Amino acid sequence: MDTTQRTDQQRSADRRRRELLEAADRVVLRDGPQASMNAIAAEAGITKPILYRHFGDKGGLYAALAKRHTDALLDSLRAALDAPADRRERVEATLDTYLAAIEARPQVYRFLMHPAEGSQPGDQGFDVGKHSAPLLRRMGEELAQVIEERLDLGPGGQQLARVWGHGIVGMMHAAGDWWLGERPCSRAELVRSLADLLWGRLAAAGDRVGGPGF
Amino acid sequence: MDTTQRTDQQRSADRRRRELLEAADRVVLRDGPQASMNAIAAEAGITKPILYRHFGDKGGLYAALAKRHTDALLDSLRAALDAPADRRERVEATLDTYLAAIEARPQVYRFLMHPAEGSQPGDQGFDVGKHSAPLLRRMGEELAQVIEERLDLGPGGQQLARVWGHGIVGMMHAAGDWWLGERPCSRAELVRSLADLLWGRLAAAGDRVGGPGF
DNA sequence: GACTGGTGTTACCGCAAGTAACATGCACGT
DNA sequence: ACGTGCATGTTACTTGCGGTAACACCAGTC
Repeated sequence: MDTTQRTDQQRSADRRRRELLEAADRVVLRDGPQASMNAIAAEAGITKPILYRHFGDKGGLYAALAKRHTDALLDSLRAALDAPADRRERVEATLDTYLAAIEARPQVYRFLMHPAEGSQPGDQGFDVGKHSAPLLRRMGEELAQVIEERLDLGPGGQQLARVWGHGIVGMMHAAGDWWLGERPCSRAELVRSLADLLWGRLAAAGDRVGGPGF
Repeated sequence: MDTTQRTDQQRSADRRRRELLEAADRVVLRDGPQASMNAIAAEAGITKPILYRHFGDKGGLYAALAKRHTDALLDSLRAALDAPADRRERVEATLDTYLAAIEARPQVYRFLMHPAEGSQPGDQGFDVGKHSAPLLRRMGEELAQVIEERLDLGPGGQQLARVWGHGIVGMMHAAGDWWLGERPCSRAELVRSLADLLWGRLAAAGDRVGGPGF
């Protein structure tokens, strides 16, 4: 009855939506995570209510915007994870891919790492947990899956893989965040140091003379 | 001339300040990180401007409040880190201390993990980097110091220790955050899994049959 | 008794999220 | 041609929060 018509409408709506997202992207890239809805609307050449019609609320826009970048980043990470090389090289390539991404577009990265800060006024029940950005969670889950698929971890391996997935992602994130702020070394050195950590150098290191050891 | 007087005033001011912080603490514990200045003032039985006189702005209150809890947590962590046991046990004790803390008071923990979200209106230059909560940074720095003091890491050891400090803290944080939300296992299991990761089991694990390995 | 300094108040500003109500253009069925 | 839907767009508003100005009270001091 109206399939073609609705398809037309939906297509135009989708196009509009993508345009709005690109405008939002530009603003976020310029203003960081505190980009206001007004600013985004202005950048898109329209006014606020249209944004709200398309995305519901700021969280919706955030989610849509985040999904784009998160998907893109995850694709890059998957590529690094699937490269034909030995395990250590793949780990280093994955770390380097992530760090290169946050280095290239720190504003976007900063935006992604913030959850929906101001919850709704009526939000009485606070969700305990779930403080992390969705990006971190998704990366953790994906990495966990890769680990579990490819490594033989014995009994309880699935759970171990999930812990490791989230743990490694958190390590990568925190180290990258700190590195981005202080730039204490080159990216390659950072990658090497983190891989060394994952490779057990912490456990293998000798005690310092006179000290009790760590 | 006015030393005693000023001391008196300062003492009373400090007492007020502590009372206000305790009130703020209660509100944060109840409402989470989005506790409003109004709510805190109401809980303290006063009105907003007094809070602003004592703490400058919301960031100041946040910082003061965060410092209390951060100091307390860091004390616990130092104690675990200094326990008379071997390295592995100390690492596990430290992880467990942190996880127990966030498990016991998730609201406070959530509050601590959020940086000053809404920057000032006039804040044009966004600080790239420095997205992490001060708590994470401080834990990372302290752990780095402990590692560097106690472990013999050879040349470049100081930098390596800093990377590891922040990396390990990030691992702990992200895994803890995820665990707090999903509760997929007991705290002890989580601690063991993370320690295993740090102990190089990722590098040592065998490839899965038929797979390319990780 | 006037002066000072800290504590407290009410009433306001500015800004951003989110909403209502109204206007406009375009495809349809009759 | 013409009203009917419907998406798109607007202006103008409400609400709530961070932050501030201006005024009131109440010690102790010269």
